[in-house]
Amino acid sequence: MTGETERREAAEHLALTLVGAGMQRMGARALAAFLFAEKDTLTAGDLADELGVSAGSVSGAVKMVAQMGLIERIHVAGSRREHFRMRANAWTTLYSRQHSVVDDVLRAVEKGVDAVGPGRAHDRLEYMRDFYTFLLNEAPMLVERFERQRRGGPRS
Amino acid sequence: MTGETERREAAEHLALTLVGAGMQRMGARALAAFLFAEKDTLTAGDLADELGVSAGSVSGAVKMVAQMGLIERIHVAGSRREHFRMRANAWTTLYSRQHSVVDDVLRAVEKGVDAVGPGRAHDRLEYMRDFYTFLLNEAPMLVERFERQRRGGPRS
DNA sequence: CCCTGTCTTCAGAAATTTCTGAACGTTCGC
DNA sequence: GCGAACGTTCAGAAATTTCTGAAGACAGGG
Repeated sequence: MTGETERREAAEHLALTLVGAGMQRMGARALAAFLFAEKDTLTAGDLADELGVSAGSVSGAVKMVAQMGLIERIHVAGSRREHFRMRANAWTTLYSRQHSVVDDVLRAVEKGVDAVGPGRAHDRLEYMRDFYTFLLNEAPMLVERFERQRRGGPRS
Repeated sequence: MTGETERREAAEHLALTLVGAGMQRMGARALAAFLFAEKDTLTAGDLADELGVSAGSVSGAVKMVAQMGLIERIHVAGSRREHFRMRANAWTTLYSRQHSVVDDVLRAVEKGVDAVGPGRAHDRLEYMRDFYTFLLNEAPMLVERFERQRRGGPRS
């Protein structure tokens, strides 16, 4: 149940799904490559081989994914190659990141609340503001709860 | 503090932010138009005027936003025009919808867990699966909590 | 029934995003 | 230092998304 082909298909499928969730295509493919790799670290060359793309594309993808905090650069002394490793907290980071987008929306909404006088629009905007404020408060607690729960009782 | 220009600017800015959050441009602009409108319902013509775009664009945008469950069609008897109204629970709906994307990701991950044998990749995939499973379970509770809290004590 | 106003669809234009390949830097081994 | 291996950047090509305008469908009034 571990044909190389099947593994790659699963990786590509996950990458495509992440694209559907809003990630850039190449970044998603790179991330999936890390996720599905048996090795702990990959070089840019490994990625180019695995994904079948140019060095330039790999460079761009890695830059983005690293900037998102999902992978980290590992400088190996005495090697010209630069290694990358997926960070342990990549998924919670990704989730938090989505909530920085929520924060942007919230700011825009607050601007809207200030811009309109009393009326229906004002009420709608306040409701939206309250919901997004709520989300923004709760999200970190969610993540924390997951981590505690996982440490505490990783049964099943 | 309610110049018409200022109102439109705020609406456009919010629309742009929603685009940054992954929404289609025209859909976001339409949604913002509803949010900022003083009227309770808008017709396609109203939207075309407000946004300065063609009827075709409005049709496409409205179709998408309606399909997302954010607005609803109101058929007015004895009128050729079709009215639309923003649904009260639009924001919680939008949030839940984002979590259907999470569900897609989860499925893809599970496929991955099945596709790889024991090893690092398998461990990583399991971790990811657990986190997304957790999120998917918690999200509905979050929304429910917000709604209860708002009903219960809408102070401040 | 036809006419008119309204909405939808769709082919193609325009804009935007994404990828590549080649030129340029950088760093290590010698 | 020099040469070779890697990595990065960037202009342009390719692919994708988005918008428009025109043609057609549909409903109601006359």
